[in-house]
Amino acid sequence: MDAQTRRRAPEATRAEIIDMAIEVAAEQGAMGLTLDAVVARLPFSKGALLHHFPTKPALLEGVIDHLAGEMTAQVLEEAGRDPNPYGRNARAYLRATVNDPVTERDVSIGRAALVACAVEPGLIVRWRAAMRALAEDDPVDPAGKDDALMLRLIADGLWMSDLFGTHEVSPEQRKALLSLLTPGVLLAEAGEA
Amino acid sequence: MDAQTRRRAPEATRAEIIDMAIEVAAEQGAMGLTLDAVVARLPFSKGALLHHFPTKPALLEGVIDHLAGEMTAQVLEEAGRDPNPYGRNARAYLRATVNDPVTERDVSIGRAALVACAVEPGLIVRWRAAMRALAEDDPVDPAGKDDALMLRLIADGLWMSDLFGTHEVSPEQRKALLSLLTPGVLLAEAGEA
DNA sequence: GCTCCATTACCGTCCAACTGGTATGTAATC
DNA sequence: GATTACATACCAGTTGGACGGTAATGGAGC
Repeated sequence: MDAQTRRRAPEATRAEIIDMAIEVAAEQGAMGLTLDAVVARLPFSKGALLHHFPTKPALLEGVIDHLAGEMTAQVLEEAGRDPNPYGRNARAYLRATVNDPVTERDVSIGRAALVACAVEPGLIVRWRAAMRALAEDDPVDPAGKDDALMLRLIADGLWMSDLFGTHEVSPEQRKALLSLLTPGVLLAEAGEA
Repeated sequence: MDAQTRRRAPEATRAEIIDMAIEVAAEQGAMGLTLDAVVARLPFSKGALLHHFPTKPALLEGVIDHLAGEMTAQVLEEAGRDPNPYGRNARAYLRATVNDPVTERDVSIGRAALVACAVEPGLIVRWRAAMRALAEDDPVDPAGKDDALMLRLIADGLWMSDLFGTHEVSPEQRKALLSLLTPGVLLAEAGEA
Protein backbone atom coordinates (compact mmCIF):
# COMPACT_ATOMS: atom_id res chain seq x y z
CA MET A 1 0.00 0.00 0.00
CA ASP A 2 2.16 2.82 -1.25
CA ALA A 3 1.49 6.50 -1.63
CA GLN A 4 0.21 6.05 -5.17
CA THR A 5 -2.53 3.64 -4.38
CA ARG A 6 -3.39 4.75 -0.87
CA ARG A 7 -6.65 6.59 -0.81
CA ARG A 8 -6.50 10.08 0.57
CA ALA A 9 -8.55 11.12 3.58
CA PRO A 10 -11.85 12.54 2.35
CA GLU A 11 -11.73 15.46 4.74
CA ALA A 12 -8.33 16.45 3.48
CA THR A 13 -9.67 16.35 -0.05
CA ARG A 14 -12.65 18.47 0.89
CA ALA A 15 -10.36 20.94 2.58
CA GLU A 16 -8.14 21.11 -0.48
CA ILE A 17 -11.11 21.75 -2.70
CA ILE A 18 -12.39 24.52 -0.48
CA ASP A 19 -8.95 26.08 -0.26
CA MET A 20 -8.60 26.13 -4.01
CA ALA A 21 -12.08 27.54 -4.44
CA ILE A 22 -11.14 30.33 -2.07
CA GLU A 23 -7.95 30.95 -3.98
CA VAL A 24 -9.72 31.10 -7.31
CA ALA A 25 -12.50 33.30 -5.97
CA ALA A 26 -10.05 35.74 -4.44
CA GLU A 27 -7.91 35.90 -7.54
CA GLN A 28 -10.38 35.76 -10.38
CA GLY A 29 -13.64 36.98 -9.00
CA ALA A 30 -17.07 35.58 -9.60
CA MET A 31 -16.75 35.14 -13.34
CA GLY A 32 -13.62 33.11 -12.93
CA LEU A 33 -14.99 30.97 -10.16
CA THR A 34 -16.03 27.89 -12.11
CA LEU A 35 -15.80 24.26 -11.18
CA ASP A 36 -13.40 23.71 -14.04
CA ALA A 37 -11.13 26.51 -12.84
CA VAL A 38 -11.05 25.05 -9.34
CA VAL A 39 -10.40 21.54 -10.56
CA ALA A 40 -7.63 22.73 -12.85
CA ARG A 41 -5.61 23.61 -9.76
CA LEU A 42 -6.24 20.33 -8.03
CA PRO A 43 -4.44 17.02 -8.42
CA PHE A 44 -7.64 15.16 -9.13
CA SER A 45 -10.62 15.23 -11.40
CA LYS A 46 -13.89 17.05 -11.66
CA GLY A 47 -15.62 13.84 -10.77
CA ALA A 48 -13.90 13.92 -7.40
CA LEU A 49 -15.00 17.48 -6.80
CA LEU A 50 -18.58 16.69 -7.69
CA HIS A 51 -18.40 13.63 -5.50
CA HIS A 52 -17.65 15.75 -2.45
CA PHE A 53 -19.76 18.75 -3.45
CA PRO A 54 -22.58 17.57 -5.68
CA THR A 55 -23.47 21.08 -6.87
CA LYS A 56 -21.81 24.44 -7.15
CA PRO A 57 -24.00 25.99 -4.45
CA ALA A 58 -22.96 23.14 -2.18
CA LEU A 59 -19.33 24.00 -2.78
CA LEU A 60 -19.95 27.67 -2.10
CA GLU A 61 -21.75 26.74 1.07
CA GLY A 62 -18.67 24.84 2.11
CA VAL A 63 -16.55 27.83 1.29
CA ILE A 64 -18.63 30.26 3.32
CA ASP A 65 -18.85 27.95 6.28
CA HIS A 66 -15.11 27.45 6.22
CA LEU A 67 -14.43 31.16 5.99
CA ALA A 68 -16.89 31.96 8.74
CA GLY A 69 -15.30 29.27 10.86
CA GLU A 70 -11.83 30.63 10.27
CA MET A 71 -12.98 34.13 11.11
CA THR A 72 -14.80 32.99 14.23
CA ALA A 73 -11.81 30.99 15.45
CA GLN A 74 -9.55 33.97 14.95
CA VAL A 75 -11.83 36.24 16.96
CA LEU A 76 -12.40 33.72 19.72
CA GLU A 77 -8.69 33.17 20.07
CA GLU A 78 -8.17 36.90 20.42
CA ALA A 79 -11.03 37.09 22.88
CA GLY A 80 -9.49 34.35 24.98
CA ARG A 81 -6.59 36.60 25.82
CA ASP A 82 -8.90 39.31 27.16
CA PRO A 83 -9.28 39.15 30.95
CA ASN A 84 -12.46 41.21 30.96
CA PRO A 85 -15.35 38.99 29.82
CA TYR A 86 -17.74 41.82 29.08
CA GLY A 87 -17.75 42.66 25.40
CA ARG A 88 -14.56 40.76 24.76
CA ASN A 89 -15.76 39.42 21.43
CA ALA A 90 -16.48 42.90 20.18
CA ARG A 91 -13.03 44.05 21.21
CA ALA A 92 -11.43 40.96 19.75
CA TYR A 93 -13.32 41.56 16.52
CA LEU A 94 -11.76 44.96 16.20
CA ARG A 95 -8.34 43.78 17.31
CA ALA A 96 -8.39 40.99 14.75
CA THR A 97 -9.31 43.43 12.01
CA VAL A 98 -7.01 46.28 12.83
CA ASN A 99 -3.82 44.26 12.34
CA ASP A 100 -1.20 46.04 10.40
CA PRO A 101 0.01 44.88 7.98
CA VAL A 102 -3.13 43.19 6.83
CA THR A 103 -2.16 39.68 5.85
CA GLU A 104 -2.77 38.30 2.41
CA ARG A 105 -4.89 35.62 3.96
CA ASP A 106 -7.18 38.23 5.50
CA VAL A 107 -7.72 39.85 2.14
CA SER A 108 -8.34 36.48 0.54
CA ILE A 109 -10.92 35.64 3.17
CA GLY A 110 -12.73 38.89 2.59
CA ARG A 111 -12.60 38.72 -1.17
CA ALA A 112 -13.69 35.11 -1.26
CA ALA A 113 -16.55 35.68 1.16
CA LEU A 114 -17.66 38.60 -0.95
CA VAL A 115 -17.52 36.62 -4.16
CA ALA A 116 -19.32 33.65 -2.66
CA CYS A 117 -22.13 35.84 -1.36
CA ALA A 118 -22.35 37.70 -4.64
CA VAL A 119 -22.61 34.49 -6.62
CA GLU A 120 -25.10 32.88 -4.30
CA PRO A 121 -26.98 35.57 -2.32
CA GLY A 122 -28.60 32.89 -0.22
CA LEU A 123 -25.27 32.37 1.49
CA ILE A 124 -25.44 35.76 3.13
CA VAL A 125 -27.62 34.35 5.89
CA ARG A 126 -24.90 31.86 6.76
CA TRP A 127 -22.26 34.52 7.07
CA ARG A 128 -24.67 36.65 9.03
CA ALA A 129 -25.50 33.78 11.37
CA ALA A 130 -21.84 33.27 12.16
CA MET A 131 -21.26 36.95 12.86
CA ARG A 132 -24.39 37.25 14.96
CA ALA A 133 -23.46 34.18 16.95
CA LEU A 134 -20.24 35.93 17.80
CA ALA A 135 -22.19 38.96 18.98
CA GLU A 136 -24.73 36.99 20.96
CA ASP A 137 -22.16 34.97 22.84
CA ASP A 138 -20.74 38.23 24.05
CA PRO A 139 -22.14 39.25 27.42
CA VAL A 140 -22.33 43.02 27.68
CA ASP A 141 -24.01 45.15 30.27
CA PRO A 142 -26.77 47.19 28.61
CA ALA A 143 -24.81 50.39 29.04
CA GLY A 144 -21.99 48.97 26.96
CA LYS A 145 -24.22 47.72 24.18
CA ASP A 146 -23.88 50.79 22.02
CA ASP A 147 -20.14 50.80 22.53
CA ALA A 148 -19.91 47.19 21.43
CA LEU A 149 -21.94 47.95 18.34
CA MET A 150 -19.69 50.86 17.56
CA LEU A 151 -16.61 48.67 17.82
CA ARG A 152 -18.15 46.16 15.47
CA LEU A 153 -19.14 48.80 12.97
CA ILE A 154 -15.67 50.28 12.98
CA ALA A 155 -14.20 46.84 12.52
CA ASP A 156 -16.52 46.11 9.61
CA GLY A 157 -15.69 49.45 8.10
CA LEU A 158 -12.01 48.80 8.42
CA TRP A 159 -12.46 45.38 6.93
CA MET A 160 -14.29 46.80 3.96
CA SER A 161 -11.84 49.61 3.62
CA ASP A 162 -8.97 47.14 3.51
CA LEU A 163 -10.80 45.09 0.93
CA PHE A 164 -11.71 47.93 -1.36
CA GLY A 165 -8.91 50.26 -0.43
CA THR A 166 -11.41 53.04 0.03
CA HIS A 167 -9.50 54.70 2.83
CA GLU A 168 -5.86 54.75 3.58
CA VAL A 169 -5.47 53.91 7.21
CA SER A 170 -1.97 54.53 8.45
CA PRO A 171 -0.34 52.34 11.09
CA GLU A 172 -0.63 55.23 13.52
CA GLN A 173 -4.33 55.49 12.87
CA ARG A 174 -4.71 51.80 13.41
CA LYS A 175 -3.01 52.17 16.73
CA ALA A 176 -5.28 55.07 17.55
CA LEU A 177 -8.28 52.90 16.81
CA LEU A 178 -7.02 50.39 19.30
CA SER A 179 -7.07 53.09 21.95
CA LEU A 180 -10.83 52.85 21.66
CA LEU A 181 -10.50 49.63 23.58
CA THR A 182 -9.28 51.43 26.66
CA PRO A 183 -12.02 51.24 29.27
CA GLY A 184 -14.18 54.33 29.55
CA VAL A 185 -13.10 55.94 26.31
CA LEU A 186 -15.87 55.16 23.92
CA LEU A 187 -18.69 57.57 23.36
CA ALA A 188 -18.23 58.92 26.84
CA GLU A 189 -19.72 62.31 26.05
CA ALA A 190 -22.18 61.22 23.43
CA GLY A 191 -23.71 58.84 25.89
CA GLU A 192 -24.47 61.67 28.23
CA ALA A 193 -25.92 63.90 25.53
CA MET B 1 -41.48 60.60 -38.13
CA ASP B 2 -43.53 59.08 -35.37
CA ALA B 3 -42.54 57.58 -32.06
CA GLN B 4 -42.05 54.16 -33.63
CA THR B 5 -39.43 55.15 -36.11
CA ARG B 6 -37.74 57.94 -34.21
CA ARG B 7 -34.38 56.89 -32.94
CA ARG B 8 -33.89 57.08 -29.22
CA ALA B 9 -31.16 59.18 -27.71
CA PRO B 10 -28.08 57.01 -27.24
CA GLU B 11 -27.41 58.32 -23.76
CA ALA B 12 -30.92 57.42 -22.69
CA THR B 13 -30.37 53.93 -24.01
CA ARG B 14 -27.08 53.59 -22.21
CA ALA B 15 -28.72 54.79 -19.02
CA GLU B 16 -31.55 52.29 -19.44
CA ILE B 17 -29.10 49.47 -19.95
CA ILE B 18 -27.12 50.42 -16.88
CA ASP B 19 -30.26 50.74 -14.82
CA MET B 20 -31.43 47.31 -15.80
CA ALA B 21 -28.02 45.82 -15.16
CA ILE B 22 -28.14 47.29 -11.68
CA GLU B 23 -31.60 45.89 -11.14
CA VAL B 24 -30.60 42.43 -12.28
CA ALA B 25 -27.40 42.48 -10.24
CA ALA B 26 -29.24 43.55 -7.09
CA GLU B 27 -32.00 41.01 -7.56
CA GLN B 28 -30.21 37.98 -8.93
CA GLY B 29 -26.64 38.23 -7.79
CA ALA B 30 -23.54 37.55 -9.79
CA MET B 31 -24.65 34.31 -11.40
CA GLY B 32 -27.85 35.86 -12.66
CA LEU B 33 -26.11 38.87 -14.08
CA THR B 34 -25.83 37.86 -17.73
CA LEU B 35 -26.17 39.93 -20.84
CA ASP B 36 -29.20 37.90 -21.82
CA ALA B 37 -30.87 38.53 -18.48
CA VAL B 38 -30.31 42.25 -18.79
CA VAL B 39 -31.52 42.39 -22.36
CA ALA B 40 -34.62 40.38 -21.50
CA ARG B 41 -35.82 43.35 -19.46
CA LEU B 42 -35.11 45.89 -22.15
CA PRO B 43 -37.21 46.92 -25.13
CA PHE B 44 -34.41 46.26 -27.57
CA SER B 45 -32.02 43.58 -28.62
CA LYS B 46 -28.77 42.17 -27.45
CA GLY B 47 -27.16 43.70 -30.49
CA ALA B 48 -28.07 47.12 -29.15
CA LEU B 49 -26.55 46.34 -25.80
CA LEU B 50 -23.36 45.11 -27.36
CA HIS B 51 -23.29 48.18 -29.53
CA HIS B 52 -23.19 50.46 -26.50
CA PHE B 53 -21.10 48.18 -24.32
CA PRO B 54 -18.96 45.99 -26.52
CA THR B 55 -18.06 43.57 -23.74
CA LYS B 56 -19.44 42.51 -20.42
CA PRO B 57 -16.59 44.10 -18.48
CA ALA B 58 -17.35 47.34 -20.33
CA LEU B 59 -20.93 47.17 -19.13
CA LEU B 60 -19.85 46.51 -15.57
CA GLU B 61 -17.50 49.44 -15.80
CA GLY B 62 -20.44 51.59 -16.79
CA VAL B 63 -22.42 50.23 -13.89
CA ILE B 64 -19.73 50.96 -11.32
CA ASP B 65 -19.11 54.43 -12.64
CA HIS B 66 -22.80 55.19 -12.53
CA LEU B 67 -23.17 53.87 -9.00
CA ALA B 68 -20.11 55.75 -7.81
CA GLY B 69 -21.50 58.88 -9.41
CA GLU B 70 -24.86 58.46 -7.74
CA MET B 71 -23.22 57.85 -4.41
CA THR B 72 -20.94 60.85 -4.79
CA ALA B 73 -23.80 63.12 -5.78
CA GLN B 74 -25.80 61.99 -2.79
CA VAL B 75 -22.97 62.72 -0.40
CA LEU B 76 -22.13 66.06 -1.97
CA GLU B 77 -25.73 67.15 -1.77
CA GLU B 78 -25.81 66.26 1.91
CA ALA B 79 -22.52 68.04 2.39
CA GLY B 80 -23.90 71.16 0.74
CA ARG B 81 -26.33 71.60 3.59
CA ASP B 82 -23.55 71.59 6.14
CA PRO B 83 -22.46 75.11 7.14
CA ASN B 84 -19.14 73.94 8.53
CA PRO B 85 -16.79 73.21 5.63
CA TYR B 86 -14.27 71.23 7.62
CA GLY B 87 -14.89 67.53 7.25
CA ARG B 88 -18.34 68.03 5.82
CA ASN B 89 -17.96 65.22 3.32
CA ALA B 90 -17.12 62.78 6.07
CA ARG B 91 -20.15 63.85 8.05
CA ALA B 92 -22.35 63.75 4.98
CA TYR B 93 -21.04 60.27 4.21
CA LEU B 94 -22.23 59.05 7.56
CA ARG B 95 -25.49 60.96 7.40
CA ALA B 96 -26.26 59.49 4.00
CA THR B 97 -25.59 56.00 5.29
CA VAL B 98 -27.33 56.15 8.62
CA ASN B 99 -30.75 56.94 7.15
CA ASP B 100 -33.48 54.89 8.66
CA PRO B 101 -35.31 53.30 7.02
CA VAL B 102 -32.67 52.47 4.49
CA THR B 103 -34.24 53.06 1.09
CA GLU B 104 -34.57 50.29 -1.41
CA ARG B 105 -32.43 52.26 -3.79
CA ASP B 106 -29.63 52.43 -1.26
CA VAL B 107 -29.71 48.68 -0.87
CA SER B 108 -29.75 48.22 -4.62
CA ILE B 109 -26.76 50.49 -5.02
CA GLY B 110 -24.84 48.58 -2.42
CA ARG B 111 -25.76 45.15 -3.68
CA ALA B 112 -25.07 46.06 -7.29
CA ALA B 113 -21.73 47.64 -6.50
CA LEU B 114 -20.79 44.58 -4.54
CA VAL B 115 -21.83 42.21 -7.28
CA ALA B 116 -20.05 44.20 -9.94
CA CYS B 117 -16.82 44.23 -7.95
CA ALA B 118 -17.19 40.57 -7.16
CA VAL B 119 -17.69 39.67 -10.80
CA GLU B 120 -14.86 41.83 -12.04
CA PRO B 121 -12.34 42.52 -9.27
CA GLY B 122 -10.59 45.03 -11.49
CA LEU B 123 -13.49 47.40 -10.95
CA ILE B 124 -12.61 47.84 -7.32
CA VAL B 125 -10.07 50.50 -8.19
CA ARG B 126 -12.78 52.59 -9.82
CA TRP B 127 -14.99 52.50 -6.78
CA ARG B 128 -12.00 53.23 -4.62
CA ALA B 129 -11.04 56.21 -6.75
CA ALA B 130 -14.50 57.72 -6.36
CA MET B 131 -14.52 57.26 -2.60
CA ARG B 132 -11.01 58.61 -2.21
CA ALA B 133 -11.86 61.65 -4.30
CA LEU B 134 -14.65 62.34 -1.86
CA ALA B 135 -12.21 62.14 1.01
CA GLU B 136 -9.56 64.25 -0.64
CA ASP B 137 -11.92 67.07 -1.49
CA ASP B 138 -12.72 67.32 2.16
CA PRO B 139 -10.60 69.91 3.92
CA VAL B 140 -9.95 68.89 7.50
CA ASP B 141 -7.58 70.35 10.00
CA PRO B 142 -4.99 67.72 10.95
CA ALA B 143 -6.46 67.35 14.40
CA GLY B 144 -9.78 66.31 12.91
CA LYS B 145 -8.29 63.84 10.47
CA ASP B 146 -8.66 60.85 12.73
CA ASP B 147 -12.21 61.82 13.54
CA ALA B 148 -13.08 62.06 9.87
CA LEU B 149 -11.60 58.65 9.27
CA MET B 150 -13.59 57.25 12.14
CA LEU B 151 -16.80 58.64 10.71
CA ARG B 152 -16.04 57.07 7.37
CA LEU B 153 -15.24 53.74 8.90
CA ILE B 154 -18.43 53.72 10.89
CA ALA B 155 -20.38 54.63 7.79
CA ASP B 156 -18.74 51.82 5.82
CA GLY B 157 -19.43 49.41 8.63
CA LEU B 158 -23.03 50.44 8.78
CA TRP B 159 -23.32 50.10 5.07
CA MET B 160 -21.92 46.61 5.15
CA SER B 161 -23.99 45.68 8.11
CA ASP B 162 -27.14 46.79 6.32
CA LEU B 163 -26.15 44.81 3.27
CA PHE B 164 -25.25 41.61 5.06
CA GLY B 165 -27.49 42.02 8.05
CA THR B 166 -24.56 41.22 10.29
CA HIS B 167 -25.67 43.53 13.05
CA GLU B 168 -29.07 44.69 14.03
CA VAL B 169 -28.91 48.44 14.39
CA SER B 170 -32.00 49.89 15.99
CA PRO B 171 -33.39 53.31 15.03
CA GLU B 172 -32.29 54.57 18.42
CA GLN B 173 -28.77 53.38 17.80
CA ARG B 174 -28.78 55.07 14.42
CA LYS B 175 -29.78 58.29 16.11
CA ALA B 176 -27.04 57.79 18.65
CA LEU B 177 -24.55 57.42 15.83
CA LEU B 178 -25.65 60.76 14.46
CA SER B 179 -24.79 62.33 17.77
CA LEU B 180 -21.20 61.64 16.81
CA LEU B 181 -21.55 64.53 14.43
CA THR B 182 -21.95 66.98 17.28
CA PRO B 183 -18.79 69.09 17.45
CA GLY B 184 -16.34 68.02 20.11
CA VAL B 185 -17.83 64.63 20.78
CA LEU B 186 -15.64 62.29 18.87
CA LEU B 187 -12.73 60.60 20.50
CA ALA B 188 -12.39 63.49 22.91
CA GLU B 189 -10.68 61.46 25.58
CA ALA B 190 -8.88 59.04 23.36
CA GLY B 191 -7.20 61.96 21.65
CA GLU B 192 -5.71 63.11 24.90
CA ALA B 193 -4.60 59.66 25.94
C1' DG C 1 -33.67 73.59 -50.25
C1' DC C 2 -31.98 69.08 -51.77
C1' DT C 3 -28.64 65.36 -52.55
C1' DC C 4 -25.21 62.39 -51.10
C1' DC C 5 -22.59 59.99 -47.83
C1' DA C 6 -20.52 58.67 -43.60
C1' DT C 7 -21.90 57.57 -39.15
C1' DT C 8 -24.76 55.89 -35.70
C1' DA C 9 -28.26 52.97 -33.56
C1' DC C 10 -30.10 49.20 -33.73
C1' DC C 11 -31.94 44.01 -35.33
C1' DG C 12 -31.57 38.98 -36.13
C1' DT C 13 -28.97 35.10 -36.77
C1' DC C 14 -25.50 32.26 -35.66
C1' DC C 15 -21.74 30.02 -33.01
C1' DA C 16 -17.74 28.35 -30.50
C1' DA C 17 -16.49 27.87 -25.98
C1' DC C 18 -17.68 26.93 -21.77
C1' DT C 19 -20.78 25.64 -17.83
C1' DG C 20 -22.65 22.77 -14.30
C1' DG C 21 -23.85 18.26 -14.11
C1' DT C 22 -24.74 13.01 -15.40
C1' DA C 23 -23.62 8.32 -16.13
C1' DT C 24 -20.68 4.62 -15.80
C1' DG C 25 -16.66 2.29 -14.37
C1' DT C 26 -13.08 0.82 -11.00
C1' DA C 27 -10.05 0.21 -7.34
C1' DA C 28 -9.49 0.85 -2.43
C1' DT C 29 -11.49 0.26 2.17
C1' DC C 30 -14.36 -1.27 5.82
C1' DG D 1 -19.77 -7.25 -0.65
C1' DA D 2 -21.36 -2.87 0.24
C1' DT D 3 -19.68 1.58 0.42
C1' DT D 4 -16.54 5.14 -0.56
C1' DA D 5 -13.32 7.85 -3.38
C1' DC D 6 -12.12 8.75 -7.13
C1' DA D 7 -11.49 8.78 -12.96
C1' DT D 8 -13.21 9.16 -17.70
C1' DA D 9 -16.36 10.27 -21.04
C1' DC D 10 -19.96 12.77 -22.34
C1' DC D 11 -23.76 16.25 -22.82
C1' DA D 12 -27.48 19.74 -22.98
C1' DG D 13 -27.99 24.33 -22.07
C1' DT D 14 -26.17 28.66 -21.70
C1' DT D 15 -22.89 32.47 -22.36
C1' DG D 16 -20.48 36.23 -24.32
C1' DG D 17 -19.97 37.97 -28.53
C1' DA D 18 -19.18 38.04 -33.93
C1' DC D 19 -21.32 39.37 -38.16
C1' DG D 20 -24.01 41.24 -41.78
C1' DG D 21 -27.81 43.92 -42.61
C1' DT D 22 -31.03 48.11 -42.28
C1' DA D 23 -32.92 52.31 -41.23
C1' DA D 24 -32.50 56.81 -39.10
C1' DT D 25 -29.55 60.81 -38.55
C1' DG D 26 -26.38 64.69 -39.32
C1' DG D 27 -23.36 67.28 -41.93
C1' DA D 28 -20.98 68.88 -46.34
C1' DG D 29 -21.49 70.66 -50.65
C1' DC D 30 -24.23 72.67 -53.98
